[in-house]
Parts: sequence; C-alpha cells; structure tokens
Amino acid sequence: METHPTHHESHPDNPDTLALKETFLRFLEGRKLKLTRQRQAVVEEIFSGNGHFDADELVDRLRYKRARVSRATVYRTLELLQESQLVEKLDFGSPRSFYEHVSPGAHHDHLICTHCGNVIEFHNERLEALQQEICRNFGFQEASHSLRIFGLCSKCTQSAP
Amino acid sequence: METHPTHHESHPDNPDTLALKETFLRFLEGRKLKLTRQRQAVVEEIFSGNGHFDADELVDRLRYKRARVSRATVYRTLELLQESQLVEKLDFGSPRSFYEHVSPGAHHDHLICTHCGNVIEFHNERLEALQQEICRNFGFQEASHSLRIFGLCSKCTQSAP
DNA sequence: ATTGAATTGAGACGCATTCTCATTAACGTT
DNA sequence: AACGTTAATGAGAATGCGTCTCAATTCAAT
Repeated sequence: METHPTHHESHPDNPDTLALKETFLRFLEGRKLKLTRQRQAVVEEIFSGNGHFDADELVDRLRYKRARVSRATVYRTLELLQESQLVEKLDFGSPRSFYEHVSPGAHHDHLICTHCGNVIEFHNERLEALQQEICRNFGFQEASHSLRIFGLCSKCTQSAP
Repeated sequence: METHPTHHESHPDNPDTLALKETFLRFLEGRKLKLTRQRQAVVEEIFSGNGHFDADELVDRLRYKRARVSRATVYRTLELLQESQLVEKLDFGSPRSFYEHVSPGAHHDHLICTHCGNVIEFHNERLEALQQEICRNFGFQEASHSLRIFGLCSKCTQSAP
C-alpha cells in the first residue's frame, strides 16, 4: 500500500486519469477557459472513483477531502464535463440526476432495479447496430442514445415473488 | 362536419376513447376511488388529442375548455393514469416531464431532435426481442423500458450542416 | 336525504438546479 | 514578478417542477 506526502493533489488511481485530465485541459483551452483549482478537484474526484453519483454526493466527497468547491461550481463543472464528452448525465427515474464518467467509445446501457435501486450496466453490439439501422431509415443523425430497462434484478425477483 | 349541442361533455374523436374510459373506470372501482367531474375531464382531454404533452399544457387546455381542474388534481390524475397503464411518463431531457396516452400493447420508442425539438415515434420488433434476450441473460425481470435516441432529424440535418 | 369516505383547490412547501453579482483567481503579456 | 484582462467563484437568492396540507366539498352507497 502506497503512502503519500501530505498534499492534496493527485493520486491517479486510474492509469487513464492523466490522459483524461489532458483531454479536459485541451477542451478548456479550445474555449479559452481556465483550469482552476476547483475544476481540477472535481475532475480528479470524479475520475478517482467509478460508478454513478449525483451532484450532492460529489459535493460531499469533495468537502470530505477538504477541497472547498461550492455546489454551484460543481454543477457548472459537470456541465463542462458533459460538453467535453467525459461525463454523461443519467436519469434513473428519480427527480435527481446521476452522472458517470465515460471512457471514450465505451457506451453502455442500464438495467435499473426498481426494488433495490441497483443499476446493472451492459453493452450489446447487435443492439447498437440495430439502432443505427433504425436511424438510417429515418434519415436521423444520432448524437447519443439512452436505453433504460426498468424491472426487478435477479436478487429481488427471488426475495419478492 | 358534425355539429354539437352546446354542452361541454364528450366528443370522442377517437373511437377507442369509450373503451379507455371504461378501463379507467374499472381501475377506479377496483381501488374504491371515485369518478369525479375532474377526473373525467382530464381523461377526456388526454384521449381527445394525441402526441406528447406536459402537465402545464394539459392544465391550460382544460382551462381553455372551461373545465376547472386544479394543477394539483391534474398531477394526481396523471399519477392514476400511469398506474392504470393508460398513460406513460416521458423524459426528453428537459426538466419537465412529458406524457402520452398509450394504446394497450403498442409500445414505441423515440427519436428526439435536439435542434427543433420534434419527436419521432418508432417501433421495432427485433429491438424488443433483443432486449428481452438481454434481460434473460441477466436474470432480470423487465417491467418497462425506454429507449431515446437524441440527434438531428432529417430536416435539421439539411438546414444546419 | 344521510352519512362517511374520498376528493378537491389554494397556496404553502420541498427539492434540485440555475442565476446574480460582487469579489477573487488564472494567465498571457510586459 | 507585477499588471491587466477576462473568466471563475461562492453565497445566497431565485426558479421551476412537482408534492403536500387541510378545510371545504363532492361522491355514491345506504
């Protein structure tokens, strides 16, 4: 287990984190936006974990790390990350939005258990191909898509018959 | 063109409207709920049109018809209609929810143009079958699903290249 | 008509998210 | 390293969609 000197910056658990931060930096430059302490903290926090999270959760995780970032800035940075294709917003049916960081070119869809709240990710090439075919038929130029299947996961099917 | 005596009730454009109202009535009875003037007005308004609408729109349409139904009641009735499977709630990415009345057993998905806001409906059996297969593989018991494809419709692709 | 439970409407409320705007920070240029 | 421009931030107000409260009303079975 590694130990670190006592500073707040950088422990890129994920090997790709550096590359992703690079991508974000380039995005900012292209827009003449600044790489602030706060934006760095948000990006690092998001890419150091995985799975789904909501805005409040992220605010709390940052607060816990003593990385003072206001809720407003968290929302603003999430917006930028979406525009730079590094983060995707998810809607699982509740009033709050969830987010996940996306590895470029690794789209997946979701099975959402309405009983325990668990979310299963999956990817299916045939599904993707079929969707493309459908778009072609309508002359529709797809930018993104979202397939959510709601129901009971295997655990909940058994425990609640 | 037909003419009607001047009363506010019933002009079931849709031949199925009667059957659907029947279904709703049975649903209410099963729950010992009452068929009020307001609930009738909402159901009638929803099934007299087609396409997507949001709650406010519905409130306005009712107000325009002088069918006094409060916003709270509209929301409550939409909830009941969802439970009775007559109406489906849709999320097109904006903060407000949309609704549509569903003809039993006629599921469809949506192509959503992010430029002009137009929504195209489609249905594809192979897609449905594939989804069922995926669910089987995960031991997941599907209750419902929602596929949304965002992008540019054919018109917008041409006009904004 | 009576009765009792369900329903309604008006507005208060809740919550996630966005906005405002005065202050602060980033960063290319001296 | 200081400067100046421009963007970013934070605190809290504001928004907007939706839900809740509760007294007054309506429904419908008797």
